[in-house]
Amino acid sequence: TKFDNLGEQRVSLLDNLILNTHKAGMKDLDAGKINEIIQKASEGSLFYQHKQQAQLRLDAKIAEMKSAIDGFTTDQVAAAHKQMERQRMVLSEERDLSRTIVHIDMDMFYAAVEMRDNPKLRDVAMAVGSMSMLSTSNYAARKFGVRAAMPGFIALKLCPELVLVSPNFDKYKAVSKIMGQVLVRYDAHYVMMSLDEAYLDITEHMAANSDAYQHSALPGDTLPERVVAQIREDICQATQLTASAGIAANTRLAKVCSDLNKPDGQYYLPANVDTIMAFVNSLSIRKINGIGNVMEQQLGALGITSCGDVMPHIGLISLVFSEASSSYMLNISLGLGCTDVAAMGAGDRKSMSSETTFAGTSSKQQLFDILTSQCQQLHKELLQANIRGKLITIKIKRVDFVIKSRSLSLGQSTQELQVIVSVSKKLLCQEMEKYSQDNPLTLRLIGVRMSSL
DNA sequence: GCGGATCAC
DNA sequence: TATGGTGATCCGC
Repeated sequence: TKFDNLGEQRVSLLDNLILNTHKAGMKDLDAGKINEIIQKASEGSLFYQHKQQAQLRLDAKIAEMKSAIDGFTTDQVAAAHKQMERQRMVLSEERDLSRTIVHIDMDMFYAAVEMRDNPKLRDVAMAVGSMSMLSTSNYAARKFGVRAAMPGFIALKLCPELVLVSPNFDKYKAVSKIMGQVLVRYDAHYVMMSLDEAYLDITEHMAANSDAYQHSALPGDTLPERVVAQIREDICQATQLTASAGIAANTRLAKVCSDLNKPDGQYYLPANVDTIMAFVNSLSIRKINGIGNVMEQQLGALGITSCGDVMPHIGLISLVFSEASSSYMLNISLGLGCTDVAAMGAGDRKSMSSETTFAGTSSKQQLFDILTSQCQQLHKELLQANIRGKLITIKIKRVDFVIKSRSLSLGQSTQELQVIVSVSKKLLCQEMEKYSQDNPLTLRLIGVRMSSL
């Protein structure tokens, strides 16, 4: 509309004004500017409306939580606090500082691979993904606020010269495999958490090879630092890509540390209780794996933003959250984490699924076709992995972004296409029946999952 | 056991 | 024009 165009015009004038105040060559946007552009591109969309609804529900939940807190007596809180203090003592005494755990994280992985293989991409702002969704971006693009998990069309508003590259997963898998070939030399039980992240335990490697690192020219004053510098060097030699690393006494801390000197850097947190506690106390809880946007807001409402804030509030936490969550928070506040890398990769798969997003439609025929094709995809992968399952679940996302799932448990496990298709169709039909011709079920995503494998 | 929510990557 | 796909876990009911 005309108004929209005027809006765009205004933004771009303001934009130039801000740019002119910067030094020549400085084109990056400030946070407020970035938010304004994202806001403008989002507001009014069904996606944004759904997100706002979710935020309202969360706000209500937090308000409820606060009023529950007002209902607790100081005696109740004090008693809960004492109880948690006892658990803390037990956990604290079990602390294991004997292992040296490393978390390796490739820098802007997909983007780095594309830049490596195409020199034209090296000096420009670029991102890997599509107009709908970005997987990652390079640092030139990040200056403009272009980030992973951002839709490409919004990224282009932030950075009009952004180059979008489609992902080449086969290539990334090949690089990941090479990365594994390096890591296995340092720990035969290393575990890949994704294509670009891995944990390893270098305790044994250090014990067996300490002499070899004694006079090495590698950077780093300590043995762990030298070993990890060597690992990153090996990865760089093998892949032409840089990696960052964290070194600590457990996986939780190693993961946090790998983020501190990114890109192409490493951080060593010595295995010493005082050092660890000082580190953890000033650490933002949001940096901890498992604390996301929602938990951050809930904890924020209790006045908790750093891991050091946890213990003083642990009584309240135990009264407000589940036992599992309270125990988890206790572990976080102590800087405890998994010290058995091999155990992290040990578990069997628990589900397999296939889902896809498409232009919203309420045509039964179209929806059935999409569902059938997802069933075929799932069936194919079940065959490949030689897996059967008893529980079939369909997942649907309406055009208003509301997600629902419906499942049916079978008498016996199966991998047959016929069964998967008929069951999932039945589940979808049952859902369609809840809607009228006037207001039909209109979807933007359909998925099928097999579990109870 | 089911469905919704949350989280990581 | 346009906001992903896969897998895991937890919680309330």
